[in-house]
Amino acid sequence: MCMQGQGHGQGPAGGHHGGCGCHETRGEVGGGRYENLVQPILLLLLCEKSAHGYELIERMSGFGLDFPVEPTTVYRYLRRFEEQGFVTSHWETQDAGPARRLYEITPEGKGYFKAWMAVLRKRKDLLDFILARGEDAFDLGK
Amino acid sequence: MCMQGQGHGQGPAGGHHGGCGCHETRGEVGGGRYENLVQPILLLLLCEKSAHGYELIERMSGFGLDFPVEPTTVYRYLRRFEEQGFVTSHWETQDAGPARRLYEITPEGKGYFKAWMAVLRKRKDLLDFILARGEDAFDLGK
DNA sequence: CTCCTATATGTGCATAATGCACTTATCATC
DNA sequence: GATGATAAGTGCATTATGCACATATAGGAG
Repeated sequence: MCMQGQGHGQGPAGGHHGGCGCHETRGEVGGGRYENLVQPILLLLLCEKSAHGYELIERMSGFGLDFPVEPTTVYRYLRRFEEQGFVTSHWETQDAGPARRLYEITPEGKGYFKAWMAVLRKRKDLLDFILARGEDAFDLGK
Repeated sequence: MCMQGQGHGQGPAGGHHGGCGCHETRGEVGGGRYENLVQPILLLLLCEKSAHGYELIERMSGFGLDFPVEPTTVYRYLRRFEEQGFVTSHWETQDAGPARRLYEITPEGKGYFKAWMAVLRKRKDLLDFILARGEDAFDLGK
């Protein structure tokens, strides 16, 4: 099941704005992107279990994300992680199908993921703060 | 007008990761950026109260953000918002000091902010999911 | 055998968000 | 008249990511 073209829900995103000289990616509020979340997601998946790129893409697709996972981005980060020593890889050819590169996370990679978790916690706190304040703004004003 | 040109804490951000051929912005995990949060924050602040750019920068600085607010980014978005009809502006010259552009949010701008809030809620849910799963990964494995 | 599809991995270019270095201008004060 | 805070901007660089394509293997349909 190729995830390539499945229409990522989205649609015109309910409340669209007025006369718009849109700058957002593909005209969606929020830009319709992972906001620098691909890295930590990949590290998480690799912490859970060693895997090759294609499998990671499939596992990511099950995350309940509302836009498709770009294979390009995944393969790109895997190679970068290897350069940085966060993963190691070796080719697997025994099984049927084209050769695949099996990635395993290293202790450094786990440390890096831990650092990412701290960042994500902060980011979540900021989001909570904005969301709470945003709801206040709508209760009062409007 | 409040000012306190407080120097946003910052520091060199201690924790650095292993042997690294860093690609992250300024070498920080997470990239040390707002992850597309500048727009909703500005909209929120403008929902709360009309203001000029410089004041918005100061108000943003009080958000507990761990990296400084770029004036460039703020002014840029304000102008873009105006192009898109999310805010209106007019010059204020009566007060002392250089002329300032007073921005007010429009109904379209409020609708846009509402759409952003929905995006942020999803983003927060995803973060919660990743964080929970990440903690599991560390409980079990490691 | 040939074409189609799924599995796998990749390259190259484009765009959007943002950082960073500088510039301009007003006014108050030393 | 230099300095510093207030205000608003320009121009270029970097980073993350999207998107269009390119390649290769293997199994099945015809």
